[in-house]
Amino acid sequence: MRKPGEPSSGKQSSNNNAGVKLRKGLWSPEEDDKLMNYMLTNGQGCWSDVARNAGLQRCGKSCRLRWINYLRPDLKRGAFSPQEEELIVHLHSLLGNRWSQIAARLPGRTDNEIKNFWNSTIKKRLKNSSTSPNTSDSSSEPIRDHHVMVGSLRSFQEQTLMGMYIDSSSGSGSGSAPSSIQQYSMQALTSMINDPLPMLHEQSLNNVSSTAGTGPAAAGSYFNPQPCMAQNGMNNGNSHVYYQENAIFGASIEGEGQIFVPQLEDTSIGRNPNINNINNVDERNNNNMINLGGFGNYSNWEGGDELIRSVGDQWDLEELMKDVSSFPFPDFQKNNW
DNA sequence: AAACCATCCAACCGCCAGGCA
DNA sequence: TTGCCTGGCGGTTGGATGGTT
Repeated sequence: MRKPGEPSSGKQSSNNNAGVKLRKGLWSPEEDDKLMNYMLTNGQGCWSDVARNAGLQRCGKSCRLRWINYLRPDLKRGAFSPQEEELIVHLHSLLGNRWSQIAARLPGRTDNEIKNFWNSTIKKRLKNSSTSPNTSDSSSEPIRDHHVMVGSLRSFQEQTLMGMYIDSSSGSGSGSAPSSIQQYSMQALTSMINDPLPMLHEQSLNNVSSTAGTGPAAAGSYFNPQPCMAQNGMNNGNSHVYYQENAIFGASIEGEGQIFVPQLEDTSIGRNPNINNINNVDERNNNNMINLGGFGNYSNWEGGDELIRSVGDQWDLEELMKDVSSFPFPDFQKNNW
């Protein structure tokens, strides 16, 4: 571990405007106290000002990082719970290495923490499992370790767009996959893109191991078959996606479910910690309820590639995914993980 | 007890985007 | 329009720590 005040490399940065040598390396308790006291008293301003006014010989960037990753009062300490772990795996399967987006949905956790956790624990697990026999072809073998399975799922575009089909006309679940992009309405796809994160519902979190059926217990934690949108969801009647859980989790459960999309934690830092404005809900996204289903065996669905190409031609999915930060995240803080 | 090894995780680095003059 | 500054993000580093030999 780096020693307090020592540079991590040969380079020693200097203050850009005062000519004062800036400290690097681990933070001392005294520095922590200064920063903590300043932030609690004044809240966040310009981080450069924070560093200066708090009497810290640190760059603003360093102060920001220290506050976010260590000093912030609402940080949760300790090991990740199995539920959190599942959530991370699931979100990573959707978002990739967008750690800040993932962290925004894990109250009290930082992107750095999640990133470290992923790189140490989960990645290792995935690696170990990928080298074992019978797991090389995820599309042909039932996957027993849902962590491995979810983590090895394809990108958001593939797993979400390829795996979904949308009945945009009736709002009821027909069962056949579309043959072309024409069967996807713009509205439905937009809803899906605006709201691509099926999330753990509190109830399903508490029932991870009690999922009825023959599939892995984790199946129920991601796709709770019970309606769970009542508290915040409104079916707009236009966007319905149906899922077949066995395609995702190796379970035999099949049905129509509703996806719960938690509200994002407001990760804006530096505001006065006494001010709680965490529950910023984007009303627009609350109006998008997607029934997930018919993920089906998308590896055999020839329309999938066409869909991806078509969507890619029309919309910049990466651009749209930037809006992930506005996803709703209701009652998430109530979960006492 | 000592050496070695693997893992963890705090912190840094570089890049990028947005705001502003 | 351009350049600078700042905040934010993801990738990476390397010292500390704990386990094993």
